[in-house]
Amino acid sequence: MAPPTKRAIEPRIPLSRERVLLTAVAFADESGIGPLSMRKLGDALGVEAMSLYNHVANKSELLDGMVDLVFSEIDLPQGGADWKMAMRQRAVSARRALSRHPWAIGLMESRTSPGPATLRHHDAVIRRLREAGFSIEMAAHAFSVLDSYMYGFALHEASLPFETGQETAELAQTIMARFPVDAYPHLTELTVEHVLKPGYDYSNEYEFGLDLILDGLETVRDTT
Amino acid sequence: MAPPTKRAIEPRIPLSRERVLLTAVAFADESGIGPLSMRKLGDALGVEAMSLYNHVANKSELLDGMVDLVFSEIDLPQGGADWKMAMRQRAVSARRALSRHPWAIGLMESRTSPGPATLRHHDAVIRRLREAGFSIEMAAHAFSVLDSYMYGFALHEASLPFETGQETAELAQTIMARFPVDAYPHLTELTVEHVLKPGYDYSNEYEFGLDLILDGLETVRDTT
DNA sequence: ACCTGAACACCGTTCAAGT
DNA sequence: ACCTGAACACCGTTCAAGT
Repeated sequence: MAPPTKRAIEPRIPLSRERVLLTAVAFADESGIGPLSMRKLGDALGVEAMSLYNHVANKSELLDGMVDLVFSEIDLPQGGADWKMAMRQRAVSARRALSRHPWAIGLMESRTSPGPATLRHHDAVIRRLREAGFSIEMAAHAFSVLDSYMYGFALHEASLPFETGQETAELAQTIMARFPVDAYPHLTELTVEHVLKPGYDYSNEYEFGLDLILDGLETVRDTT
Repeated sequence: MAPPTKRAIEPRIPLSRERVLLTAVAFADESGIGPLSMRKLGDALGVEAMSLYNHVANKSELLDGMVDLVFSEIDLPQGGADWKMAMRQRAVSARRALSRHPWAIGLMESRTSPGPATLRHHDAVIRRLREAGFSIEMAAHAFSVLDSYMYGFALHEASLPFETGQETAELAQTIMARFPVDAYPHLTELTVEHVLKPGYDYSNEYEFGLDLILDGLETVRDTT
């Protein structure tokens, strides 16, 4: 029953590595990384799964490319006077990119082959720190603590996916309901007295920690 | 050719949820989380894959149980005078547990159903912070920044798996060889002048960031 | 109560064959 | 040069059948 002239009617855009990667990222954003298979990605591109192997070596290289695409969305630190502001902006941009593509965080653990966008980003961060007067050693420290915090927060955020206060309350209920009341009194207190209060927004935690680290780096910058 | 009396000779230990989880963790430590399948886990236990479903509901619940087992290996913060020391010790213990079981980090992103060991650990951390004079709000801040840093560092460490200086050098060579010389001058400088120097140990970065955050928390503890 | 065999609807990847 | 069909060795999970 399928129209045999489909191909002629709908002249297909030729496949390319870029189109494969962009479609894979869109698929993972929509459905998660688990359901992403070579066959379904082929479907999404109107092609058989096997055709993909003309543009990526295998699934592992596909995942590497997807992660690098996410990195390319993160703003590079700006040049200019205030290094803390520059670091702050790229950290905020990184968090935004990682919450648009939460599957990328879990992938980073197993990826050991950074792409060009990833390396360019790292290079720009180190450059900006050196310009701001950090020694090589201190730049390495600063880079490590900032990146660990950024990724760790994104990881945390992805695993506690409450978009709204309503969802937060429901999730907390579901988790707590599986255990005796007051089995975890301090966790319960913090949840009830703080997290579930109307004004609470988990995003604010990000800024708190970020500023704490940046202030700490400033005071420690000239000690080595 | 298989001896038909095998079963009689080797009386099998009965399966249990605990034995399933412990074997799954050992398997993932050895071979990674990717190769862990219900069939291979069955093999490792001398049982058909389908028998596992009598002890865990499905693979997702198996993974939840594995993550909770890793949490149970992390030391709870000690009571007593020095809250910074208590937080420091549990952070060091957490990093050790996560580097024994690097697959656990990537798993946390997708797990939204914390187990009893996870909740007990979180409860103990919040309790210790409250005892040290942190307000509920400040305890939430402190918890967030410390945990983000810990997980983020572990994530970083898992994705840059250099056990020895030799391996570090080789990995750096391999990565850099794929790109033009001096495409990333500042990254290259930091790598050559610092990371590849004999005395370098990435572990030291952990302590630097940890102490920076703990000192920051101390100065900020009484502001709210 | 627990374990199994067969079956179903999936995977990643290869390879020879098509255009 | 790029795409495909068939095949191989895998997956998670169900279900009726065994003990």
